[in-house]
Amino acid sequence: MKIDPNNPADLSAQIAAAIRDAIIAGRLIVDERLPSEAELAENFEVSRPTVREALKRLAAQSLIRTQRGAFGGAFVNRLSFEDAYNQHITTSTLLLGMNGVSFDTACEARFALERACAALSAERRSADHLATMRAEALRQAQPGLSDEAFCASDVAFHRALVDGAGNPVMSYQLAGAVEAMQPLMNMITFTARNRAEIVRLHSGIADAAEARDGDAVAHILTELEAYTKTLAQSVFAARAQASGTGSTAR
Amino acid sequence: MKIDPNNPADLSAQIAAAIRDAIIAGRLIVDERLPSEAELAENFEVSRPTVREALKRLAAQSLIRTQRGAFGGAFVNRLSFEDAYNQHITTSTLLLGMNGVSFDTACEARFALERACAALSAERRSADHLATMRAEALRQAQPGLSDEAFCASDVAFHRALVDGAGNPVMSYQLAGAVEAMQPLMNMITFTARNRAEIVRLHSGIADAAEARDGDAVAHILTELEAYTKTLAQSVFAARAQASGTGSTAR
DNA sequence: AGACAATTAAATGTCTGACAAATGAAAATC
DNA sequence: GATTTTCATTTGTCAGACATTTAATTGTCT
Repeated sequence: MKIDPNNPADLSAQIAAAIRDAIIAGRLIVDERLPSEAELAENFEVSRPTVREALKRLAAQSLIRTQRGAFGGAFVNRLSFEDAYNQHITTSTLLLGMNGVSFDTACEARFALERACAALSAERRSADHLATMRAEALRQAQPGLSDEAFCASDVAFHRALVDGAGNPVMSYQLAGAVEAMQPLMNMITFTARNRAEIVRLHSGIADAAEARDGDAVAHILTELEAYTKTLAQSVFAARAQASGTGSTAR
Repeated sequence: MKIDPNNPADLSAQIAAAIRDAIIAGRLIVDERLPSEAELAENFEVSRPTVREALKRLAAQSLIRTQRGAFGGAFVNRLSFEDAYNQHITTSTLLLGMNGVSFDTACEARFALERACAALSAERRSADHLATMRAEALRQAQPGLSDEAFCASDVAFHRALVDGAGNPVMSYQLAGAVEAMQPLMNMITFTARNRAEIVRLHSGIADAAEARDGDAVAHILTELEAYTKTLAQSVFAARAQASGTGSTAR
């Protein structure tokens, strides 16, 4: 494993890339211990701070974990679903927030992907998933709920639906689509009337899931998508009228 | 922006988290320059190497970019779709590779999500997307093609299909599902007979896309999913028989 | 012999100080 | 006015040192 000292890129970036490639290619396996920082420094012919910067880069991607003390060191990390979820959500949220993605585009993607889970979830959902959906729909109907709490409950509801498909890979992929919508959803102020309609649709989804009717779930999701878009449009229109310039939703 | 020196976590991790939160919350906006490393070190009351480790963590997630020289420094990075793609693919690939995800589970998720694009892609695909699909199907029919090249072309075909939906958010989400399958697909040796069937299905998808028939696209994707699973099953069965122990596919 | 406490070696975490290299602005020169 | 030179600023890298953590080892007592 060598690096090119004449490469204009940072040495620490090159070292991180070399180790990352080794992990992806399977040359370094899970829980395997990397050489100590001092040894790595010697092998790559760089100083220890440079090696440390490289290791921190890998740690930021959850590719390695470090342990202090004797027999400690850097170990190849088994990327857990939870770590992957969190990374995916962070990346998705920033991607939507920084690139002027329109509400409609994000919304379309999110519901299209969620409909992909509908049939599987209706077929396989456990009593537990159904109970969670019911509980969240109930919570959403309570009057005192803040907008943030309403949105959080919305996410929990849809997450239960997605998890009902019993496919962790799908849950992982959907996490980014569903959770990254939350900042956009939080921009909407929900009236009691809005909430009632959403709760109605959520209850419909729960009913369909209880009846194991995937088509019905998908159909109501389409309704929910349309309603969400309408809602957002009216909110943004009102906001644009209030302040002549500078709409934040493109 | 403060950190807790008594926290058992690394100082560099805390500093990175503090800056990351500021970016996500919008307190630091795109292209804004962070204070210099020396200033950050003073503000957080740590040494410069510690600050540097924190910045490298953020750079690894493409949250910042650094520039050397006068008026250089660390700048909040606009997370591009391309950067997000690549991160997502890396994470997805490792997640599948390290967690003993079964071929069937990954396959199911991938095709379910891809079917979610079918209707939109059939409706909106440009002539360009269609041409790419045709070209890749044609390439896949050529005899001399290696298994790796065949798989790469397969990815290109499906990518064109997904991109046809004209929703960059969806393309981003699907990138992880489609591309992360490649290492698993590469484990399969494709016979001429296998390839012919896949090319037939791909051509069918292109035909349906040309006719703007989303249902047909979705239907053929389901066929392709079933065929892929059958294929994988027979390959793994043969492998298990060849060597009594240690199947790599769970 | 077994349980508990002290020692110790190995490793990461952090700091200090320094120099190299890049870079754009400002000053000097033509 | 255009070009070159100078220069201050900032990141990239290095060397060496010390602090802290941790688990294996050793020592001690019952």
